[in-house]
Amino acid sequence: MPPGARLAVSTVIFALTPDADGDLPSLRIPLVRRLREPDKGRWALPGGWLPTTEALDVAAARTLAETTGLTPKHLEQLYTFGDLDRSPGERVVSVVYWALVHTNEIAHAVSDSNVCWFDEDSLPDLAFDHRGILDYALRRLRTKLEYSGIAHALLGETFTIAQLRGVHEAVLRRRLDPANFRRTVEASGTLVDTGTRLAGTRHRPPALYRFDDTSDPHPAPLIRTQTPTPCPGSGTAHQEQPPIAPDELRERDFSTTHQG
Amino acid sequence: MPPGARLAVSTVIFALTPDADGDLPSLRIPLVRRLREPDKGRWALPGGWLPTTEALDVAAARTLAETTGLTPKHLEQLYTFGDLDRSPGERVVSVVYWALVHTNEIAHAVSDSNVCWFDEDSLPDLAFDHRGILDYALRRLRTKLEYSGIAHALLGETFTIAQLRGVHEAVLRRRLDPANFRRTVEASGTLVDTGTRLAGTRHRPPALYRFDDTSDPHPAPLIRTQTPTPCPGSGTAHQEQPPIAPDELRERDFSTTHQG
DNA sequence: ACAAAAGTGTTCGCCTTACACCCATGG
DNA sequence: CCATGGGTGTAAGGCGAACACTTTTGT
Repeated sequence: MPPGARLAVSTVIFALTPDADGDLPSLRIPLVRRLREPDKGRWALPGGWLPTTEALDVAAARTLAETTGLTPKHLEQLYTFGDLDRSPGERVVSVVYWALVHTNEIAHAVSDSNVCWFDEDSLPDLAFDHRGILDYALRRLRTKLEYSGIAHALLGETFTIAQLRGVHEAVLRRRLDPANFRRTVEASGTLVDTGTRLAGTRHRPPALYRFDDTSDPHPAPLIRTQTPTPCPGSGTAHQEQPPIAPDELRERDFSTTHQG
Repeated sequence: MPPGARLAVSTVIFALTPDADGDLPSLRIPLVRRLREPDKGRWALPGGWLPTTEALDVAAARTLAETTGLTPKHLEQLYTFGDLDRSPGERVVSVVYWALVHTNEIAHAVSDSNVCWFDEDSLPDLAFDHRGILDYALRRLRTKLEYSGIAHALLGETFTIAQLRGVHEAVLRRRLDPANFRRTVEASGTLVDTGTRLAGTRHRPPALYRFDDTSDPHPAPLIRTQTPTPCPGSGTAHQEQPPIAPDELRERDFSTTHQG
């Protein structure tokens, strides 16, 4: 029973451009430069090897904090990539997460010649298959934004509805009707009016809202255990049993691979 | 750099009850009995350790074929479970897939005292955290059925619209309007009329359809590579770089874990 | 007073849902 | 010719897109 492959954890991090005062924000992704072979010198997703005594999500949060200095507001498993030819010479399986960080968090981020923020549409050449992974994460972000209230995770604690709309417009890359957007998010019941208003605008001051996190519409699965049961109708045959491996759990996704 | 954890691959397999002639079919899941410690004697998801030279989905298909004798029509990554306390004594990370098999495939399945089919709502006690995983897979199956044409993967090559509706009704556990269901699936453009009809019914013979697999609405991500780029604006700091791991790709999902 | 964005009201059209009805075959 | 499910037609209701309109601030 060989270990099979080395296990790594990587994260695709999304943040917004520190808003250019009036202009629409855009998505930015921090990447780190590889200091070793293989693919030394190229840009890659932050990550690292999985320690024996660390949960997957914890490892993702730790490695991204170590490399970029960020603590994400939202962290979610993306997919596990395990093809044979991903890394030259060695078999590596990567459990990839994606994360959203607050705009004001970006200030605390590591600034370094080896850590760099790239705009969504001016990405450099990436190491390994990281470009495909990043594109996939972008698809997921866009898909999830349309049915889930995660946009707030890219803003600060409080925000205006217009700012929230700006996030949606930036991520979805299309204009949204202010009136309809307002009604939609108000109807979702996930926003709480703080009572305060944002001053300093050169027009009517907008209300500031806070996100209501007391209602997750996409709950994590629960674990439970019971007591053994016999096999109801059993035939007779021989069957060599490979070792069965245990599993864990987290949240919700979709992925497809056809196989005849 | 330790291996971190042992890597396993497991699969949640779904099939339909060989239809009870008129009655609504129901979901069945094959489980295997564990022949070793830990959790020896309990029922578990089919699976095995990941070999060094095998892709994840290939390993999933192989292990489920070896244990159950089945070749799934649909195979898709579910989630990767990697908590610390999943398996007593050893750290195991499991990449879990879920699969759909044709009704007629079930006949070829292994019949054994150690391989047993369980109805969706009469499941036994499961080993490790497999019960939570199974419930999660069920949630995903139900969610995906509503926006994706995967129901046919539980039937044979050809099927009537009523049979297809039966699958939806069984999985979603609610009645569907025959007229509206017909129009919906016909409008989706994924069905091809075979010209033949199903005989032997005690009423009007229904048309037999085939699934049109030439249009996947949920494409797999693509990989591409380019050429290096410099870091636009770079500050100055020191940064210890953990090894960055490469990643792979497949299809689409959603999962959530919050982290302050 | 004017500009500009916040916020409200209302209409239009589509799409889903519900259900009435005809069609074709076995008994 | 009747029962049964296959298959078609159609009207009602809900919901989102589009857009006119009012409100509130800064300059």
